[in-house]
Amino acid sequence: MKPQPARRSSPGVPRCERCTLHARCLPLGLELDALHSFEAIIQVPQALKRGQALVRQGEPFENLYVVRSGSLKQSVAQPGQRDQVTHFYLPGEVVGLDAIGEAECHGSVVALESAFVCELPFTRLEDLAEQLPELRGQLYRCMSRELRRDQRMMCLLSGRTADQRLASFLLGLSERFRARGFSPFCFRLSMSRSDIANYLGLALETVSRVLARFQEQGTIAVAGREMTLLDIESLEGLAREGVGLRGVN
Amino acid sequence: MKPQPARRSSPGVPRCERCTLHARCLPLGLELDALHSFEAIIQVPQALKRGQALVRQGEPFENLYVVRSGSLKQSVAQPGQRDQVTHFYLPGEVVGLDAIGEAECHGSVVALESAFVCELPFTRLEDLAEQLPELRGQLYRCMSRELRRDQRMMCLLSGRTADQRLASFLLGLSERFRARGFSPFCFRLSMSRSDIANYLGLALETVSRVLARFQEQGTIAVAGREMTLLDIESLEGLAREGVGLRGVN
DNA sequence: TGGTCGACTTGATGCAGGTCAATCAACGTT
DNA sequence: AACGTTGATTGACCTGCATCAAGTCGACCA
Repeated sequence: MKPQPARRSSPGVPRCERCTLHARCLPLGLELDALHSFEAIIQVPQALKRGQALVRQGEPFENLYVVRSGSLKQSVAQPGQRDQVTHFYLPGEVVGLDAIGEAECHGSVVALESAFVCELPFTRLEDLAEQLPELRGQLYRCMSRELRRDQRMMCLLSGRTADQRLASFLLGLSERFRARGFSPFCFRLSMSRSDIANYLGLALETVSRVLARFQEQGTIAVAGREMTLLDIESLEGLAREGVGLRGVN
Repeated sequence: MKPQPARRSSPGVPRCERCTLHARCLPLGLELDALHSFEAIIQVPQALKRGQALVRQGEPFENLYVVRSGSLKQSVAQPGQRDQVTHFYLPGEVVGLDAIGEAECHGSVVALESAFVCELPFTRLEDLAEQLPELRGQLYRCMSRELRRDQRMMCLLSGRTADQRLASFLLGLSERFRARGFSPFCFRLSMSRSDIANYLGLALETVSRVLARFQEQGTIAVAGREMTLLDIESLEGLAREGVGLRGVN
């Protein structure tokens, strides 16, 4: 696996400037010197195999991670309940923001496929942020963006139909792929039906059925984990669809 | 800015040291000088009447607010959908974290009853945070706490029964009241059934029915908006209750 | 004193989607 | 080739809760 010699020597430590995610990653907007200081605190990237855990719930919180390639899921285990999948992380997204200021990681994060992540020791990041207002801003922005994402998710889970949830989910993925330069129409689902179901608060059979229905309506074409969005328009219609729970007050 | 001259006069500008929320508020852990600098950026507290809006969705984002007394709700309006209540804010909680880094406020916040809030212009807060690591830390911590809270909410909305949602909701409120020095057993719901229903992703009739059932089981006593938790144990049992959606994989 | 409004409760009904169960396809593994 | 395993699909059934609808209880006003 790679030539990867010493510890943090050259081949491993990434040059952010060259990274394809440059435009969507944490150090976005940093000056050149700042960028170099930033690069200096990045640990050698970790390679993860499918199913391998990046962080385990309850471990002491020490690092943030940025996904370079591949994808991961976060899930939290609650007392007597089944686990809940809370996030899927795609390249450029930051893992661990929800543990800042806590002693321990509050969810487990595992790779859904082979993945690389950049490791950022949080204390060093914090020190650096002390000197770099831009970096601070980026951190705030990331967290606040995640807050908004979670709220959108809450809206989704709160009284949307299975169709709406799936449609939104697919559109959301599509959008994220587009933003990263991949095709927004045709992609591979790295997560299982069961992960999707859990994430969306549905039974996995329902996910299967709804996808099948979408398919026979000609909205999507799905074969296993290969997904093609044929008719974005109508997907958006499905996602909106003002039925749901009774009106206002 | 010590003896506090002109600007917007004395009675308003709060002394954090004397504030009863001191121990749970943003400036927690600041040194005395730091605290004074912090106080200096607080605008004169706003008084809100029931139903009055503190921020409106889409307005330019400029301030964070800390609730001093009373309570508020945040709701976001989406395209063709009914509004979704995303938060209830109690004294000591910070309004607006989810808009940081955005141009506009992404939800409306209105008072559920007479309320006071401290206004913190965000740019000044940011400048101050540049010099006060403690304050920075507090900001991070607040945001990250909110992230965790949202995630807990997502878990709640994702495949918990109406009973579990209500039970968790009541316990959550109870906990927050306790933390603020109020009775955790007996409190007034400042929000309507419809707000609760919307927040929990239920129909308001369901809320009504479940509360009635809890009452006849002797778990709570509820009369209009006066709520008494009679049997916390059994509420916790209800909140846990491992039924829900099918198990793991 | 009655009228109207808003917040809440209660009853009856139907359906979306959860649950149980069987089957199948794609893999390794031996 | 036979086997187990894991993920996905599909069918049949049943229940929790949304929905529709009516009724109650104040509070406020004329």
